[in-house]
Amino acid sequence: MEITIYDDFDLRKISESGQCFRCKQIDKKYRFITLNHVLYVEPLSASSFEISCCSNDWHMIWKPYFNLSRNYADIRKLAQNDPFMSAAADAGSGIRILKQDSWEMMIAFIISQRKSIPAIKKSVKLLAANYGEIIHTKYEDIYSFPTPEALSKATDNELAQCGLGYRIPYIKDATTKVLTGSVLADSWNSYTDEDLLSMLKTVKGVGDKVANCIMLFSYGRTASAPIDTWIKKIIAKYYDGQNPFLKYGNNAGIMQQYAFYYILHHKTEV
DNA sequence: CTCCAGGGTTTGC
DNA sequence: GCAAACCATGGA
Repeated sequence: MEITIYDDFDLRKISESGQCFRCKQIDKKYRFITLNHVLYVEPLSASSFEISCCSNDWHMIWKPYFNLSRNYADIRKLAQNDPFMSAAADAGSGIRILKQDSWEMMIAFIISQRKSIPAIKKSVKLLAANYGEIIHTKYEDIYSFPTPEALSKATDNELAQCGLGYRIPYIKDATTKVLTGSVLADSWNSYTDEDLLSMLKTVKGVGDKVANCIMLFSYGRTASAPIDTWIKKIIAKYYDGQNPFLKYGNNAGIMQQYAFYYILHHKTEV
C-alpha cells in the first residue's frame, strides 16, 4: 500500500545512522526487521512511499518504530544558534530515532564495543542465522533476532564463531538476567531515566554508553545522548570539552544522532 | 604487516 | 576517586 509522510524521513540516512544493524537496501527498497516483523519501503516521491505491510501493521508496529508521532523538522530548528549542531542537523535531516526491541538492542550494543559497524552487523547477522527463526517474505528468507531462550542454548564455542570474542560472558550475563526477569521486564517502561539506566548497568558489559544506546534506541528515552569515541572528539573540538547535548533536554538524543551521523561521514574533520 | 573499531572491567595508586 | 592495562576479532 501507499502512504504519505510529511515530516523528515530519509531511508538511506536512517539505515546509515548506526542505530540499526540489520536494515538493508535491496534495489530501490529498504528492509527493516523488528521482532518477527519485516517491512520493505520504497520511496515514490519526496513524501510518498510504497510499503509491504497492511494498514494495521503500519499503524500498530511501524509508525511507532519510526517515531512518526514526533515532528523532527521542528526539533532540527532548535539547533539554529549552535553552529556545529545546526550543520549536523541539516546534513542529517531525514534521520529518525528508531524504537527497536530492547533485548536486541542490549545484545547488539554489548557486541558493538570496540567493533566497527560492519563487524557489528556481521556478528548480529550470524546470531540471527544460527539461533533466530526463519521468516519467509516476498523477497527473501531471513531470520528473526534470537529470543533469550534460544540464545541461552548456545555454547561458548558457537558464540565465538559469531565473532563475539571477550564479550561472550557479557552476552551470557545479559541472557541470564533477562530470563530471570531482573532486567528488561515490561514494568521498567514506567521507570525514570535514572532508574532505567541503573537497571541496564547491572548487566556485565553494559556501561554508560551502551545503556544510553539501549534507552535511546529501544525505550524512546530521547533525553539520553550516548557518548562514544566520535562524540567525545566532537565535544573536545567544537565545544571546549563541555557537553552540548544536555541543553537540548528531551531532544538531546536526537541531536546526538545528527552529530554522530555527521561525524561518521566527515571523519577527516576531527 | 599494523592500526583501530558507536567501551567496559579490572587493577593499581 | 582517577588513570592505565587489558580484553578477542575482523576490517581497513
